[in-house]
Amino acid sequence: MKVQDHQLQVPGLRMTKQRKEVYRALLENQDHPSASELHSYMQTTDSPMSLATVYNCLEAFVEHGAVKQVNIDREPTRYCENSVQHGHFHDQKTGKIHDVNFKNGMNVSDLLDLPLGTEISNIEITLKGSISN
Amino acid sequence: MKVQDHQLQVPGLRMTKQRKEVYRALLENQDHPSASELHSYMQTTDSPMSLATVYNCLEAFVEHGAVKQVNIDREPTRYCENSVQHGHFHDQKTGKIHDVNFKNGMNVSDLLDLPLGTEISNIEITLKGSISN
DNA sequence: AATTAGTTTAGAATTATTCTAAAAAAGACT
DNA sequence: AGTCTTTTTTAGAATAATTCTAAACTAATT
Repeated sequence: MKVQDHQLQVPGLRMTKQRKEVYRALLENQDHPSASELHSYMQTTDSPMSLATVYNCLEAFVEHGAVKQVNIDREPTRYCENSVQHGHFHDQKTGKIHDVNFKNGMNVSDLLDLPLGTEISNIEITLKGSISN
Repeated sequence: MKVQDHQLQVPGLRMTKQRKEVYRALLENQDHPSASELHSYMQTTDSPMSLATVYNCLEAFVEHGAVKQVNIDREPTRYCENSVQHGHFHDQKTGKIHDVNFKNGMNVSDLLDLPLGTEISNIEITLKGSISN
């Protein structure tokens, strides 16, 4: 999947060459990469960059809400593009991570007994298991 | 809260002195401690033990389903007793972690569009935010 | 062009966790 | 109790993801 240059925008964030290319990599290969996987990948493009920069870019994206971190146990943090609210399913057989969307109109507060006055700024839902068939 | 010795059991797991005391610490101080917090605490009891042992005990409990890990970003993993299915709310003002129970009769599959045939073995729900009032 | 502020970089530092191999404890069996 | 076997505990070393540092670079601004 190709992403046009003008789509590589994160509101409120100056898009440097490196940020653009990291963001492109995330949009084009929707694969929940870790920082170091992303770094290896960047080395194969014509924007090789340091690992620290990959971390810097990702941090900036996360701060601006454009990217979401996926933490599974103590494994390296994985990153994914975050336009739609979603959770993750970690298939233990294949190791693959699948996005799982919220059911239409559903909300965490429908599932959980939240204390009164709770204001949620971030939701992380990670399921582990397998797909039988 | 005091826990009787005979309650310090995890089905299928040999309860050594150290495992008993770590388990007791988790039951008596329901505080989502990290391994090293737990270790510091153990040093104040009459069962001081090594950090490696704390990790070993916790790993055994998690494997046997008696204890749940709570991962918040890249912070040290926290541990909590796991008799009832629940999620966690991380109050960003106070840094405290609160348990949040599932609403009666509700289930993750009510919230999320899971692929057909999905078998869930572990659910981790972590919310971040604040409580306004 | 000079100045300023923000970004990238290589490499060092940090730190939670895991590993290692030896000592200790627990359990089983006479 | 004494021996054998298996499991657990331990201190310390090793690992690895991430963050930090300070210098070099880039971009925006006067």
